[in-house]
Amino acid sequence: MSQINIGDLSQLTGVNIETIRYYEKIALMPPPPRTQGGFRLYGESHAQRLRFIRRGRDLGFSIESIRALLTLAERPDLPCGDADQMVASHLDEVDRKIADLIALREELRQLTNCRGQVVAECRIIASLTSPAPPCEQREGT
Amino acid sequence: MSQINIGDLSQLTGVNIETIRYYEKIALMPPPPRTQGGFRLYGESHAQRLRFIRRGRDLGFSIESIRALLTLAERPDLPCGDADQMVASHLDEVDRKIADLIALREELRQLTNCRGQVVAECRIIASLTSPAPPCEQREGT
DNA sequence: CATGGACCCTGGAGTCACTACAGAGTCAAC
DNA sequence: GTTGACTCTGTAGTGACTCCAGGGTCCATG
Repeated sequence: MSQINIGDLSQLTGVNIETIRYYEKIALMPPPPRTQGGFRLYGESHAQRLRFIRRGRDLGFSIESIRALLTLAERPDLPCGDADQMVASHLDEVDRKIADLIALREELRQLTNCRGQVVAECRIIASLTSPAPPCEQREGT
Repeated sequence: MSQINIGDLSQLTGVNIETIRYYEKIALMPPPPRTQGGFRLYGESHAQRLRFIRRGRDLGFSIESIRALLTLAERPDLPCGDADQMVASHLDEVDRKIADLIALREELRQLTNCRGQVVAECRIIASLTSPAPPCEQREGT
């Protein structure tokens, strides 16, 4: 049944060996059978599960979300509203992060091309010292 | 000279008390003088430095970057190319993160409104099981 | 059959930037 | 002097890994 060891599984799935062992430790992956010498032996079902986890992580889901999704995936008879909900709320979070980062980018852009020569007249340092209005006025405190 | 204790400094700067003590532990903030009973006493310079740190963190700089920026800020005679460089490379990083998140958002959007009724026909679960092409074809591996 | 080298094992510590907690002490108002 | 809000130290926990030391296993060669 094409048993492979942890190194091959790592290659196959793109998940670090240490990470695979970590997933086993936190019971996200089931403990596989072992050789007499104690080497882990994985089969196709392990590879599938690990790819599921990997894909979930790539999509930015937390370990606990993935745990929940895995539980769902194992019960094909259940309604999938839960999964839908999780994706929706994760999407909201991603939306928020993007908005935050775009605002941040604007602030950083206004700091680039500091035209001072030395720190004393440096816009960056000044702006860190107090969150100065960059070009147009902002409302005062 | 308006010495304040850690709670007031926290209020003034919006930095958590525990975080202020943490910054002292990692030598990002200097150890302040104390009362006879051992309470920390802060002055205006501490508040300024802490605001600098806070602002840097808000802008997404790492502690170590802030440490470097603080060192720079203390040497007003030095050229500020270093600060410029740090902002530029941080900006690159933020750009990359935004691009990543936008790609992620697209993937998540295609998962929402799963039209299956149960997990067995759920698009979300299917897509986690294999990174299926959503609508148009993708290049195969 | 011995050996060498690639692979694997465990347990623990380190990462980043905090946050939470226990158990004790201090300060200021009443 | 008593109350209660505040502060102190030191330690451990968070998430999701990553790295390491010190040892053991596997198997293709000679």
